[in-house]
Amino acid sequence: MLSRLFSEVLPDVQRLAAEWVDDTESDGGKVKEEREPCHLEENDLDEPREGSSRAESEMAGDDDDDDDDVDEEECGDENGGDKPKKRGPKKRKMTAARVERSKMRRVKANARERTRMHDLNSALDNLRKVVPCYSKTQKLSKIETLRLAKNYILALGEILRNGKRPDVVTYVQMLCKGLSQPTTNLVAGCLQLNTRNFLTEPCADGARFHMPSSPFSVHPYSYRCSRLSSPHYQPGAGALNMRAHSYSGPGYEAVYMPGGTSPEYNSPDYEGQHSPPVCLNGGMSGKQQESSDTDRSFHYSMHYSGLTTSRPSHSLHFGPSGARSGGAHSENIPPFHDVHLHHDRAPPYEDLNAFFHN
DNA sequence: TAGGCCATCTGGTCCT
DNA sequence: AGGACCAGATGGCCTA
Repeated sequence: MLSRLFSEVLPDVQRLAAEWVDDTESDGGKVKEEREPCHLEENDLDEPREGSSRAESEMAGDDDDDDDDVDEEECGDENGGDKPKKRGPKKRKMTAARVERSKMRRVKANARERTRMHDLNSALDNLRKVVPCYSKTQKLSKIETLRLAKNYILALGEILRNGKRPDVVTYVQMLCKGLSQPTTNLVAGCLQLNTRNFLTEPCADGARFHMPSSPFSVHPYSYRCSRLSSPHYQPGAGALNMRAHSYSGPGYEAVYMPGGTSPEYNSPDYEGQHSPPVCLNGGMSGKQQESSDTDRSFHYSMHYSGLTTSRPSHSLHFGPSGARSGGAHSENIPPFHDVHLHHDRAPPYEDLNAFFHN
């Protein structure tokens, strides 16, 4: 089984990784073309900021042409008295021409640095598109993108090693390890939403849900929309807690409580500061709120209806706070219309899935 | 208003 | 020498 796994899946994963690298590289070139040159005029031709004068004086050691000879003579003559001669490169007087050249060098260096950072950001954007949760409007921060990418790679590696599908909870835990609360909310929401799409079509046995485009199995947990008005944070009770406990308005909570048996998920790898908990609909940036109510209603009807099952031992609460047990309140829909798993981009999921469902 | 995130500038260091 | 890379500083924008 494992050999089959590696023979069938690994080439696809490698191919996708190579494609992504190619994308990144080609995009980097494109960015260079598309980059507007306006910054150059705006910034570089401005008066130099603080430090520029220092830069000019320090860079005065640069040599080149015409007026340099005169400057060196001047420096040497200053030591005519009993003062010890200074060693090292002689300080050269800043002539107007030299200042101009120094400025030009700085301008060019600034432009290169901008280009470099734009390329880096472009690569990060490409990375955002291939990690499990991608949103056009709610971009993961740079650091969170890198963390999620790392977790994603580790998770895929784990799947390949084990040769079996993890359950969705394990998968979410792997992905969200070390992520900040808002990102955890977002990723868990994405995954949960994706799960729900397939949960609407129960299997024949009624006990196990299939996820045609996900590499993990789904426990016959209870998936329900419920009003989560009471405090859900239960320290020590064992929870991957994606609750937005500080948010008082209409919002969502994604709370996983795996039977209260596992230790509390506490993001041990998260080195940075923890952002305040954020709800999945209202807590994110205003960009998310660009979505229309129509869109929200549509997605609500697509993803949040008819999802109630009966087993409460493990529950993934991911419902609008205004709806208990699956009640529909379109005003509380998280704007997931632009948040999606990247399955439609033929991610490794697809290939893995082909294996897992064979 | 504080904190997070980001873009940009800048100077230092290393490499080719 | 010039470019790439890096890290610090700074200021703007946004959100809670």
